[in-house]
Amino acid sequence: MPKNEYLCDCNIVHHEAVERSLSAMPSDETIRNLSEFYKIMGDATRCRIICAIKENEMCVCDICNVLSMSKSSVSHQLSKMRENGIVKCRREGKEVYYSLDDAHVLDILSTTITHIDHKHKGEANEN
Amino acid sequence: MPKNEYLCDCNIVHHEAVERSLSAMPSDETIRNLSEFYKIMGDATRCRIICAIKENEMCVCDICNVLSMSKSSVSHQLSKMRENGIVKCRREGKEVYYSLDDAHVLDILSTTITHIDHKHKGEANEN
DNA sequence: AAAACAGTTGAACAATCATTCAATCGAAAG
DNA sequence: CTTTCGATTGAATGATTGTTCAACTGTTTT
Repeated sequence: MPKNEYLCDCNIVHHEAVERSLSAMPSDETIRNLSEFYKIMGDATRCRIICAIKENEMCVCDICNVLSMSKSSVSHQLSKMRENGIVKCRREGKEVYYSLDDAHVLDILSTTITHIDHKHKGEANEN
Repeated sequence: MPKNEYLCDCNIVHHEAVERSLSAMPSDETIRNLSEFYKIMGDATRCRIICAIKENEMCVCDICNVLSMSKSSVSHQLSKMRENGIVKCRREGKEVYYSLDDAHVLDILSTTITHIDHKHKGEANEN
């Protein structure tokens, strides 16, 4: 009998826990979409862009001035977020206006901010 | 690298929009905590670990077997998540059991999975 | 004591990534 | 048509990061 039926460098300690965890594990596609979404959100510049346009659409130059960053850098990040369905854009003359692609993004953002603030506020009084 | 006093490399197009956006922008600390949280979540291995232990605590060897990964790699990621207050651990004999540090992590995760699934529903094959 | 086991850690390597620079595109104005 | 301005894009670069390897700590067992 092999060390165990899975591929790793150690023995299974609790078979039941492993089986239960495996059967509850989301699909590879869900994990991929999930981590990809968080990865895009996991950058201060992109978070600031999202916060900048979360209420009203903005053109690229205005976003640059809000963040004090170059057009090129902001445009690269906007492009990445657009590819991942986080923002959408609309051209009007020479300007391109960006806004959140989906209300869900703002929903997740707000939820996270609430929890983050709560967590860091509570740290001072715990332990 | 030039440390800048300039705002950005382009003109403000809409002063009103820029001012409104600036006044609604979260603090640097909030942005930092926010992007840091998403950055930690933004990795497939760490998402899988979180999903593995989200219901019940697990020891490192069991997590390795669920993910089919080495102890070293899993331990490195667990360490990083522990530093960022996403998981906590408890030693019992030779084994160390990991679980989510806070219920809010699971809350955000569930919300995001719901939105992700909803967003990707209907998109058949994209490879 | 020594061996065995669960887990951690630091260095090294490859891969990924954000920003800069320069060139380019698209639309409007001269 | 040419210029100007907002915006995009590709290459280059420096920084960050995930995994592997090897050595290590702490605990239990023999």
